[in-house]
Amino acid sequence: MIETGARRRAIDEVASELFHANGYAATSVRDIARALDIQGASLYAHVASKEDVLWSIVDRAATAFEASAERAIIETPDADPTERLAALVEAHIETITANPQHSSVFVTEWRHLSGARRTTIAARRDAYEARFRSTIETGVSVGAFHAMDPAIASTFLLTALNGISTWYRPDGRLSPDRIADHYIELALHSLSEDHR
Amino acid sequence: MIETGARRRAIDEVASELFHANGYAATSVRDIARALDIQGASLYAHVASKEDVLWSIVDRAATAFEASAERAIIETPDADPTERLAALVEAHIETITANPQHSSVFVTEWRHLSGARRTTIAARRDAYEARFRSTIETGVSVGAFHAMDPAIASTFLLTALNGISTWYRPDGRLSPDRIADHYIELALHSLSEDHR
DNA sequence: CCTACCGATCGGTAGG
DNA sequence: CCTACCGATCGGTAGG
Repeated sequence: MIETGARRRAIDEVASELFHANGYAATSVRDIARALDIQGASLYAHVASKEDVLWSIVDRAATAFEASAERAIIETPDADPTERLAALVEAHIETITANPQHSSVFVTEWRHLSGARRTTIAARRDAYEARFRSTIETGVSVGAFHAMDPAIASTFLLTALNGISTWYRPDGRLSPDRIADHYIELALHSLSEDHR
Repeated sequence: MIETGARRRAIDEVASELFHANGYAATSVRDIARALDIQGASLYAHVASKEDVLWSIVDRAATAFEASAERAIIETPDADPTERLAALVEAHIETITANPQHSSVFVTEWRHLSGARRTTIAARRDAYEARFRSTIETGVSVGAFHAMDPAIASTFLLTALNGISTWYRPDGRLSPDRIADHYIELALHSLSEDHR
């Protein structure tokens, strides 16, 4: 049974901020507790372990990425590869900017998970990347994108996109929409056979 | 006085492998010592602190990136923006693949430095990125690259390039040269006004 | 480079 | 959610 009370959610919020700022390993259980104005040991009334906190953040972020990619695909049912890729890039950036802390923890701290959790997340990341890769493959085969290695191209693209979670600030120069505009243009240019 | 003996270099080598694999904060001084078959306390015959080990790795990696970019620029004295950017991308990828452990520690663990060291590295990273950014700016102004935000474009590009340090394996499918070929093509396509 | 040791802090438990 | 506490481990020092 996963606790879902307000306090449990607050733990994820402050923990994701601390993990984002300093990393999972450099954040102690007492750091999290202090941010909530409770004792370190009191945290264990809500969670079974420090790793459980990481897991709930990573699992939730993974679900957010999956759901928004799913939505993007459903909402563009007969899109060509160019439109489909633009929709995936836009969805990815929306997810990141909607919650950069959760996203950056998902992107950079999941390796601190152990055992089955780590394996599961690795598989879900692969499946997520496969959506980008197969869209690129299709685009290459129909001549919308130039000849390239789709695995390399999707890695190139996704690492650039994920980088946003590390530098994005809500009070920064560019709004999420403007960032998405620029990144979609760069992404499509990088792949397209012959633009305009 | 910085010690530069063989043992000191061996410390950096095993430490960069461990920091690369598990992160700085999750690596203990005794982990490093164990990999060298010595006692934890014996490490302090060679280094003054754990952070000094991180610093020497990060400082050396930063110098390697700076030197290879410098070399790329000197070797292409009258390059146009497209050629200059290709040279910078190639140099960056060469530096990463020549030593992915050092590079990934530089890219992902520098935030664990404290005080002046952290400030210095942040400034050196900014100066390094400025080379990419100003090359892009020039390219836009002479019409070689399409209209874009050069700051966003250089961030897009450098995060994609730095990502290589996290996934590259010497025994992987693609050689450093092939990776560089693909990335240069993707990078130039993403920026160019009108290719071929 | 070793043994012996330091105080501080770690994640976590017991019992209320 | 608290107090009190656990063994393990942390980075680091002293003295050889």
